[in-house]
Amino acid sequence: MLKFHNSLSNKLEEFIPVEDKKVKMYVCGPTVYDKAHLGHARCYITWDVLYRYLKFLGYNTTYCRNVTDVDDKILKKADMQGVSPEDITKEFYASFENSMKGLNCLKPDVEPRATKTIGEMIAMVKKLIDNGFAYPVDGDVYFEVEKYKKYGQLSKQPIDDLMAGARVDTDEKKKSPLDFALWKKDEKHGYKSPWGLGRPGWHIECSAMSKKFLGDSIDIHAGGADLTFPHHENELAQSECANGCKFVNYWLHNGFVTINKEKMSKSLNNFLTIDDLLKKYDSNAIRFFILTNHYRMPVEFNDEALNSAAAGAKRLIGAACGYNKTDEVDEESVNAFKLAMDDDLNTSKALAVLFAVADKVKKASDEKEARLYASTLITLGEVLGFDFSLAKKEVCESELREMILPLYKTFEIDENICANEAIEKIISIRKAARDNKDWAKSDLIRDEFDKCGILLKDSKEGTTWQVK
RNA sequence: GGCGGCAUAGCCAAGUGGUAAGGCAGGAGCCUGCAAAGCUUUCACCCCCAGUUCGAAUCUGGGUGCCGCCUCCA
Repeated sequence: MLKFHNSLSNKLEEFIPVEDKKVKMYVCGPTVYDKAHLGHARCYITWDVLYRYLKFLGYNTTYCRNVTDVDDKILKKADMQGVSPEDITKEFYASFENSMKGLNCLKPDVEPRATKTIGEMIAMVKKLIDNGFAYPVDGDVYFEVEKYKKYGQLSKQPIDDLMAGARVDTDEKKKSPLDFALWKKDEKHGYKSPWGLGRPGWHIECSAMSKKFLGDSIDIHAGGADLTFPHHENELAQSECANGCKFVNYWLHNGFVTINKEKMSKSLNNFLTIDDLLKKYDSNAIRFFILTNHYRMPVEFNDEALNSAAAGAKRLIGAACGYNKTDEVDEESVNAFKLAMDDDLNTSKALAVLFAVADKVKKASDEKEARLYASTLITLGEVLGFDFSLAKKEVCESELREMILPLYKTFEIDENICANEAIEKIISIRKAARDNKDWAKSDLIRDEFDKCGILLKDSKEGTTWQVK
């Protein structure tokens, strides 16, 4: 039985979708004004795994992840650099997409852009005014928190406490300091609206995009724990007051990545970008690192942890090397995997199941059995988003040739011979040396390969090689 | 101040009442000319104190330490 920890009830709940076998999930996407970092990686890997798992279970899943491309930070950056907001969002959306691809995250079914959903946002704000939950002032429109008695239900913040703790707001236009902007006056970058030129508040963007692409009531709304308040609290208030029905059944929140025990974030300027990490580690290593922890727990980043994850991932993925995915899987392993994942996505336990399967591949009594377990390993590993093609680390001819170019000269190999053959040829030269017990020469050749990024593996059956 | 979370081996981490999954590193061994890779094997009584119980890492109370949210943030 699939269960999730619902932030709304703060309890583990059985997952029952609104429509049988159909799931609508929404994840708060990036504000595209800067490069994505490891914290984002954690969030999007976590929900990518949820998406993959729901599909694996046979749910017809619609995954919607927005792109926030109207925002103060974007405008500020654009103004500072003297370029248009579109220049900024175009650059960083491309960068984000690239990072997601690098992490082997599946593309969501829908990736709406805030700028393309302005009409729906205006309609929603209008509706909130009509329903008596919002009021316009001087080109702005605010949501009146007092009017919605359940406000604070998600973040578990009693309204009175919020009120008491609220900062003294210099904005005299608001009726209460807790009221938040649905629409902000903006004569420079604004859009036409019934209240004059302006732009939407951040919260209404998600409410409107979720409504437009998934409907008034959805199954899952997920995001980083820092979005719980005020973002999700406000979305919840707006959507329920505008639509008059339950907005989200399951609210899921992932924990943070910390570095030196502090939350990794742009404002603390202690972040590592996904791009930079991918230069040093492959996507499997990063995923393994993220997935060894339960998604709601904090993850402390350090190089040792990531190196250890890289070693683990390499061994796990490597166990399926040389095998393919088939339709046949070991049901017992699949059930153990499901048992782990059903329990609020216990990926740590799921990884232990994968290691057990990897072990069975090695200990299989015959080829057929090995194939079955390897196929199981790949099937389940892919549910966690591992990329098994990385096990072989295949490089194309031209790339390989480029790598071993120095060896052609050293060993006087004919330039017309392809890289694979050239390698085999050099290995046979080495074998001859080894047969003659010329260990110095043998070791020299091994070192030459090593310098070119090629690892030689000696065994009883002979010498094989692989790209490091 | 309000709200929420965490504390398990050298490191990462699962486990929420029945005697500690898994990964990394380390040790030992196999293999090897030597290595590397691979394989086999080994490695903890769970922050402290008190309580409940036949039995607690797991429940209750009290400490101590750490983190997050309450402002933009995944």
